[in-house]
Amino acid sequence: MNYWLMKTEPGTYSWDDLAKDKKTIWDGIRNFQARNNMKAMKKGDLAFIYHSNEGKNIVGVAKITKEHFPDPSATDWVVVEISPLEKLKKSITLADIKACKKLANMVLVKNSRLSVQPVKETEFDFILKMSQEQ
DNA sequence: GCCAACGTTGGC
DNA sequence: GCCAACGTTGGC
Repeated sequence: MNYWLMKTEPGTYSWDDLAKDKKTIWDGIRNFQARNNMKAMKKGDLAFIYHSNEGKNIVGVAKITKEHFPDPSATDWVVVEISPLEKLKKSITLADIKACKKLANMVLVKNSRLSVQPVKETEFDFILKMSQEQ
């Protein structure tokens, strides 16, 4: 099982939109590294949903429900299908992550522009734990 | 709104 | 194949 983080601008498509839709096609990715990461996703993998620009926080966990297939509106690019799994009790902000030494090596910190990125299991678990604290 | 960091494009 | 110029992302 692998873990991921996918960014979205809440003004365009937010966690709430995903929760309402029940499932969605993650399209519009036009970056080779991000595309490669989507191609590496397996059904059942989990992904944090991160709000960029507004919020700058991880708000929920989604599940990969369909592995990559060609983007119907763009040849050479791919999409995956995801469904919302759970909303974090407490969202974890970028500042929270930067303030935590254990998370200092996250791609989110090191390569802030990558829109689909891998997350280590230890990082994933740690963030989940943080989100359950009050 | 600014700008640093990064990716892509295209001239040579 | 290098690198300057340009466009985009996203934190601040």
